[in-house]
Amino acid sequence: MPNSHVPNIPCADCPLRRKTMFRPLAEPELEFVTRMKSAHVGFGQRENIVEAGQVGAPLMTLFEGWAVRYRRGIGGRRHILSILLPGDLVAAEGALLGRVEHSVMAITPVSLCVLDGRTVAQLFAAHTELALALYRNQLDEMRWFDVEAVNDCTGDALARVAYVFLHTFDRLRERGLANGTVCGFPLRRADLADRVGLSAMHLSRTLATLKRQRLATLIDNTLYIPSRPRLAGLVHYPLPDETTKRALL
Amino acid sequence: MPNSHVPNIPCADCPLRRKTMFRPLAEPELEFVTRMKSAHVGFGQRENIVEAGQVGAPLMTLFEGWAVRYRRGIGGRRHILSILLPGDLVAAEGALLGRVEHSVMAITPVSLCVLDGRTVAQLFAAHTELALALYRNQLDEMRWFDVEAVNDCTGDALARVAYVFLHTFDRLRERGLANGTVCGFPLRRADLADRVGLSAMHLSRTLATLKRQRLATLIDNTLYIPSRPRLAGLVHYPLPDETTKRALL
DNA sequence: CGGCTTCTTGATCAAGGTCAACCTTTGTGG
DNA sequence: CCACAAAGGTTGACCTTGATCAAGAAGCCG
Repeated sequence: MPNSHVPNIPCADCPLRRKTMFRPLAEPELEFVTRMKSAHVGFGQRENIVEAGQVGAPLMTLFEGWAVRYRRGIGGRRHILSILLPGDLVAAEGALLGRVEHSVMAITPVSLCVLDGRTVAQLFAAHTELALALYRNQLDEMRWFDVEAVNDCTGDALARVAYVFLHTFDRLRERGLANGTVCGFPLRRADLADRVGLSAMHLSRTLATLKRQRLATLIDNTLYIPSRPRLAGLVHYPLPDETTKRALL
Repeated sequence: MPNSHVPNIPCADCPLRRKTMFRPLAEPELEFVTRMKSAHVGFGQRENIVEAGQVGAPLMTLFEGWAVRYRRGIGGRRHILSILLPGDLVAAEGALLGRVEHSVMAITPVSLCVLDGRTVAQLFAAHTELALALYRNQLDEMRWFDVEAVNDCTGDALARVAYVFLHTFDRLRERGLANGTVCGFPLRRADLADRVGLSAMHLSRTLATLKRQRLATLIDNTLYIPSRPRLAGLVHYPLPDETTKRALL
């Protein structure tokens, strides 16, 4: 269950906003977003933040920690659709389409900013630039889904794992959470398996291969990528787009 | 090469807009969209409408015919990301992120409305409701990508093909292009194979199985689905959402 | 009637799934 | 402090699904 006893940081002082990867907010935008924010909640490791099928799911921004977005598929098997990192919008689907069709689970302990989803329409009316940035976010995310689909359908197990490693590493680096060739990676083997669509056993073998070839090592919740270019050689991976900044609510 | 000799239908008389699946435009919105539209172009079967990597790709709406959105993956293999049907926005990525990373090819002869991509920002400023509807479109599309990823990762060849058949059939029905248990399906075997990520040979076998079990028959560019519920039993498929209407530019 | 391309079918092969045993760690109670 | 249990992770043996290769059918033009 959510734990609300978390210091409520005012949006103006939000350390996330300092990161250069996020589009800076104009003064009136910041004021609007501050009023939009209604609470700051925490969840423990492995707790569910959003439940699939929920109707009035609150709109949230992940503030700290890792989470995963997943659905149950054929035979009840879980598939992890994406990894959520600080700054990611959670359950936009719920606020705008009325219903979330996926679940979200905390991988590490997390905290999130709760936003009033009903004000999104007002946001679009009053802050056009920000609305446009949100739309761009969505298009950009779609593009990454494209890349993933291509790798899943034209590549093998190595390519799948390499894609998730690279994409996650890059996203962490943008957020200042990766250092040189190293980053945290708190997903368990079973989680990563469900993320890439492999069995846990075969994932284990694939990780062994990556380690043996010195392409990537996952040990003790830490990911080592000695040579990013070599790892990227396994997979169809676009040059990162440094120009488009992400909108942060 | 594009053929511009196509009758230019004024947006107000556009037969697509009549369909109940599309959100009706308010008078000022319609006026804006009409001004946005700069041309109406046609492409022949198998012609490329958009080329991956293109920088100034025009924003378009598919008016008539079928097209596919694809990328080349590992080993140059083509992967078809989605099937485009009348009313779908083409190359929004190009207009808003500056560059399209996918290609689009006409499956049948097609015609498209060309829109001035630079006016999207004005659209967001002047027509908030329409902008919000576009954002919803995007979220909805993402949701279908989720469903597909789940089927691809937790299901087998039958599930993959069943998903594409069902989703395409439903989209055609919304547009009044499917009749009872039958719809057109002009993709070749090789196209469908690239769409579902199977080899053409194995796809052939999978289609034979579907036909044998009277779940779906694809013959002569026509798809027969004798019992939609039975076909849907193969796959993780959500109840269609009748409430959210699609925005049409 | 060839000479295309598309589609199907059969035989073989490999990537990855499944089952089971085993090896760690971590945690718990005596 | 140790014994034991439980959960996560690895490894090996075997099997299934779908890829690959190769040969035919079946259209569809010229």
